[in-house]
Amino acid sequence: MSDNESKAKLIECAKKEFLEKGFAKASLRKITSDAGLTTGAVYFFFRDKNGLFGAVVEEAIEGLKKLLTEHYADDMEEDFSEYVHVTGDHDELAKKLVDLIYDNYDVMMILFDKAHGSEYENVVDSVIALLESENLKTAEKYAKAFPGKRVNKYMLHYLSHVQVDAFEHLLSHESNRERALEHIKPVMDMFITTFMNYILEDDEV
Amino acid sequence: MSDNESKAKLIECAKKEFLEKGFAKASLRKITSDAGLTTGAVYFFFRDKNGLFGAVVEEAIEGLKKLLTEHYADDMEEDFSEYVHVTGDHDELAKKLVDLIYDNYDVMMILFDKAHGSEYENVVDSVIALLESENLKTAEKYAKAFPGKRVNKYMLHYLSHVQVDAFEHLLSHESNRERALEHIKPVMDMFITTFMNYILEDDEV
Amino acid sequence: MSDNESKAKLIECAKKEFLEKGFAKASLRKITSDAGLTTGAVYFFFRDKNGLFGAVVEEAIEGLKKLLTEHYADDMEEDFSEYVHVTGDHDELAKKLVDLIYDNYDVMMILFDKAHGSEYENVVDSVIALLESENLKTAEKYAKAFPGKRVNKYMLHYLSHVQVDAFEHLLSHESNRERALEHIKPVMDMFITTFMNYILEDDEV
Amino acid sequence: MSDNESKAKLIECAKKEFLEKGFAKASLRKITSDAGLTTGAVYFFFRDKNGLFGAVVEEAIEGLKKLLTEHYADDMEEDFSEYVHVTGDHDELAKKLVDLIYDNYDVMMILFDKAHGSEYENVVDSVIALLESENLKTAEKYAKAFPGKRVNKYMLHYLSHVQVDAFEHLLSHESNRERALEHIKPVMDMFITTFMNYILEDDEV
DNA sequence: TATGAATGAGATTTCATTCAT
DNA sequence: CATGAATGAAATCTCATTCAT
Repeated sequence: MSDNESKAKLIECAKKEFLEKGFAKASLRKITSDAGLTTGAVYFFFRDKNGLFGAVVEEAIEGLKKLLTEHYADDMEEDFSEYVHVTGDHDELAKKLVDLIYDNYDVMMILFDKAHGSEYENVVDSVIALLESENLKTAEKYAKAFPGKRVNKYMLHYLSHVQVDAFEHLLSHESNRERALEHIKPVMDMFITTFMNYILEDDEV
Repeated sequence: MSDNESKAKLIECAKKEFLEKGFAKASLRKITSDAGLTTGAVYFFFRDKNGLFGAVVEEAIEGLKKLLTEHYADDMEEDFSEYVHVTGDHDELAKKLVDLIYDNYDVMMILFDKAHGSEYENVVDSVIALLESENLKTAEKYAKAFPGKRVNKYMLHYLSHVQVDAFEHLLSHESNRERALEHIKPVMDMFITTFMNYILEDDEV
Repeated sequence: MSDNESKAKLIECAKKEFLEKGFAKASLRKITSDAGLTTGAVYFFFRDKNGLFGAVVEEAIEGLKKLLTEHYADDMEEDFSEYVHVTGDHDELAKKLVDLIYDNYDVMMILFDKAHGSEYENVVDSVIALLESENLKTAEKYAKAFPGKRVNKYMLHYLSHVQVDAFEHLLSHESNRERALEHIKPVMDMFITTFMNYILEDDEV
Repeated sequence: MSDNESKAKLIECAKKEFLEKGFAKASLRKITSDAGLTTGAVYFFFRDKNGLFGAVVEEAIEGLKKLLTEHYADDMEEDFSEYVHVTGDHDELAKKLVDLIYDNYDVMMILFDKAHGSEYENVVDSVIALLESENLKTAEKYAKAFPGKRVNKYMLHYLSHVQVDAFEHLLSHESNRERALEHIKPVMDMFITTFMNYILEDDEV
């Protein structure tokens, strides 16, 4: 069997098993025997169970991080004074994210809910953190227009969390990409409206 | 050692272990030896590992379900025509829920995040389902006032989910009950506003 | 099977296997199946492979350390000015040691040569160190009688090493306890003579 | 890469690994990857793991055996009647041995302590045996001068053992060749004296 | 002159569970 | 009321070795 064939088959079978059982409960025996190989093969092609998980998951993570960092890098050069603009931005991001996520449907499902015990169990948290830091920038610019108000840090974190949850929820409840896009638009809209209305609190002790 | 003493100690130590490791990774050996007993004791007092988990968790679940069903039973007798009333209702429910949840802090943490692999891994989903069915009733009453509109089922499910997530997030980010109550109020407010604004969609194909 | 029976059989079979293969290469599978049990039994009765090794070995180590510390504690109260006395002392110690060692023949063989990889791999070194520190005391008293001389530290360590090697050699070349005692006496005598003649060096830089 | 280059690198990396982990625990993967090759290469250049070990070790063994056999061959033609001569002889041998051993420091360390499990695990024993047979010749000549005395075979073996141990001890406790030579001289002197004093026993049953 | 793929047998360890007492 | 002994199945991982290319 050629290099790519076995390795690819291993990754494919691993994806299936991780999706079904989660990282911790996934069985290397099952994965390798499904692939027509023996457990040792995993240790030839990958470092170990975590290495295999990485092979399943890494490309999609890179894609996601690249999309987000590039998006927010562009943002920095834009003008945030207009509400409408921000909305458009989010719509565009939403589409890109839905595309990315549905292009990597299984992997994203795994990352959202099946990575417990692996070296990647905090990926979702790190995405939330990334979003939170970007949302903080926006919120602080926004706060300048409202003297006597300041950013509500709990709400900031919660809303960033909700933003990510929205995609997790989308993924696990709507397998169709087109319908997903229809669903996510009002949710993003809702998020922005809510952000505007609730991100600031009175500036008191 | 009397019946109750050993049983109670077992439940107490199990709670600690489940919270730390989650159901699947929790070790009965650890639990029983922490309790000054041996593994066999679990099988005397309970059915098996799942039975022990149930003993840790069941009372709080009952409390939660009772609170919710009673709350919604009361609701049914009330008049939903006024927005303000609904808001007050939710504030009251929020307080009751925060109290219940923080009275059972550890167990709720376990149910939210550590039940994977147990027979109770879908408890949170069933709570969401309960909420969703109640929210549907409200939404349908609300829809009657807007001809040409119908309930957006995806949004209904999503918002019910968010409602539950809000408490999960609260629990894992705010250990202080008073601050928790302060945090949850704007969130509930936000939920209702969002519900009003986004739960209906145009009645077309 | 009663407690002691299985545990004792496990220890007995482990002793045989460790003696044959050494700690690292010894197979728990072999040990347990020889004992008519399964590998899990080791983990019930002992902590792990090292724990099993400890159970095989610990008693003899304690005996050895006790013998040595008690012997040297007695020494401290005695008068070291006479050569002959010291010799007698060593003869007596030699006999006690031979007895102890031949009472625990297999275990001592294991400790001397088969403990590599275990938590006890340095036991022999620690015995040498104990001896060295006692020999140093003797050597320094001895040095006082020879102005311009000092203790040769390399020789001190080497001779302490040789002292222990003597017993290791004895054990692996003479299985008969009586003949062993006959062999060890001239060796001990030789050790003392050599000690007297070579432990001091000229006190120069 | 040319034949010799790869082969030499393999031997070099193997030396390092054997020294660190010992034969049994040494990993061919580690060795070959350190050498920039793959495991298969070992089986191309050498028979197997033991063959590789041999390549690391054989030259030094040959050197040692050659040195010893040549030394003792010369001896045979000399006159042993004078004590002083013998001493000088040993001093000269000591220097040659120290040179040889420190020229092959790593390999000798491996042979002394890391060959367990390999086909060469008895090399040290065979050196001892060689020495013992030579010492026996000397001892028997010596015995002729003392009617009623005979060679103490146990002592003969033990002293031959000690002779080799001396070099092992030297190697592992003194990395500096010059200091090593200083240390070994009194030890060799001690050995000869001891030999003279203890190699004979009374000729009775 | 090597590589790269893969095996297969082994290792230790963990664990829920059972059951006679 | 609970123990203590033991199982059996599974887990991950390591490794020397083979062999077609």
